[in-house]
Amino acid sequence: MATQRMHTEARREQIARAALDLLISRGIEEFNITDLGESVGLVPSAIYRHFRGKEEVLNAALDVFRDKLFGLVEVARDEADNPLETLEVLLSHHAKLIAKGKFMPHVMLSSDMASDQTSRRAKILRILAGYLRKIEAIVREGQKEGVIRQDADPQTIALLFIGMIQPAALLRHAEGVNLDISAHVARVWKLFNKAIASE
Amino acid sequence: MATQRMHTEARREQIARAALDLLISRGIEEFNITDLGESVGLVPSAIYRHFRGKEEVLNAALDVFRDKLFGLVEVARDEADNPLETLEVLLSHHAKLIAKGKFMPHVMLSSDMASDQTSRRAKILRILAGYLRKIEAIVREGQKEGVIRQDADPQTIALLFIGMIQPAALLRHAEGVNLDISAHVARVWKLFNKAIASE
DNA sequence: TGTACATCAGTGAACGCGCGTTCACTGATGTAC
DNA sequence: TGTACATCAGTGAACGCGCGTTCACTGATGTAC
Repeated sequence: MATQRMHTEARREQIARAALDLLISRGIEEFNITDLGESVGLVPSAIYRHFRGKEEVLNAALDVFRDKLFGLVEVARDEADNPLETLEVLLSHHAKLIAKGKFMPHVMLSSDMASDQTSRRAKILRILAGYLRKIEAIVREGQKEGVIRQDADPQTIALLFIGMIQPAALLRHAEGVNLDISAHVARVWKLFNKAIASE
Repeated sequence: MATQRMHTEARREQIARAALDLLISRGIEEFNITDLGESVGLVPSAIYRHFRGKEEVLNAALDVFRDKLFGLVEVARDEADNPLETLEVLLSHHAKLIAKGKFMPHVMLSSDMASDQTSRRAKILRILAGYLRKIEAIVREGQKEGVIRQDADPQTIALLFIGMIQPAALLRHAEGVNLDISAHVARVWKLFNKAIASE
């Protein structure tokens, strides 16, 4: 018994976080129970003390992902003075996480993560749809307050908001593409702002 | 021998196309040689008459994908009168393919497809980077001709261009999200146009 | 404070399924004469 | 035009590896007295 015992609730959380990290850094194709165990200092079979199976681990990892993602929105709201600024702050928080190599690149971008188990696919889409709705809500507030143009559809704006980061996150490490995420985000925000701000 | 014989070049192409279809409709996690064989009326082992292995099949499928993607750009150039219009046409062609359920949703969005074999990952990124560069070239022409603002970075614009479609393609089938791709594309183009067109 | 027992996290061997791949074969197609 | 032979696409059985999962076990931790 090389490994220190832990209470199952604490271990569950540790495993779920580690699972999310693995998903993010390597993608689901390479995700396996052996490596997951290793990343928390456990033998593969020990995972089954805390989860019924692989699918339940992935489910828990997605919960962690959702909490992080939604938490980001709350932070941005707190830090900004008006809805337009909230979007700007949210964008830069994303940028920071992506630059760190953490977060969405794989999970958020990939619907592949979802392709086999239908319920997993549905869960990812539900999370992303929830995120989209939160952004829409910010947009609506901005329209009410008059800082965002009122002749544009909130959902369209929210989708474009996500589109400011997604392709950059995907392509930042392609050969021949030299991409400093935070610099990109600063530039693209200017364009986005021009598109959606009231005159 | 239930199946009609074909010459290997023709069969290779048929298999590569079928592989791309499977990747698009189900994602790589569910992609397997048995189903691929079935989709072209062959027994699994017959695939090995035409390809050295699974990885080579995926490679060929990516070639098909690249040709389709790059071909789209040529078509758009032919149909449009100026660079700004080229982008608009390109956008709507994408929308049509996505709406049909064909094309990018999985492959283009997912870097997961690439996660295990490093060479595969590199290949996908190379294709997407090539696509990005083609869009950048259109943007530069637009800037030269004066239809696109000259104080914006072509790469940034190109990334945002891709961002008009990617999130929508991903989210169009999430529960609670009602998304008509071609309507979305028409709306988002107006925003994008406002952001990048010269005054 | 110490002892006895129950609980429970962690171990390692073993199992079995899925799936990519191999191989000896069959018989259709193409070619040489 | 027909015959003989070489080529080669397709078959199906079998193999083996990876990996998720099970299970009997161990011994640390917590609790009752």
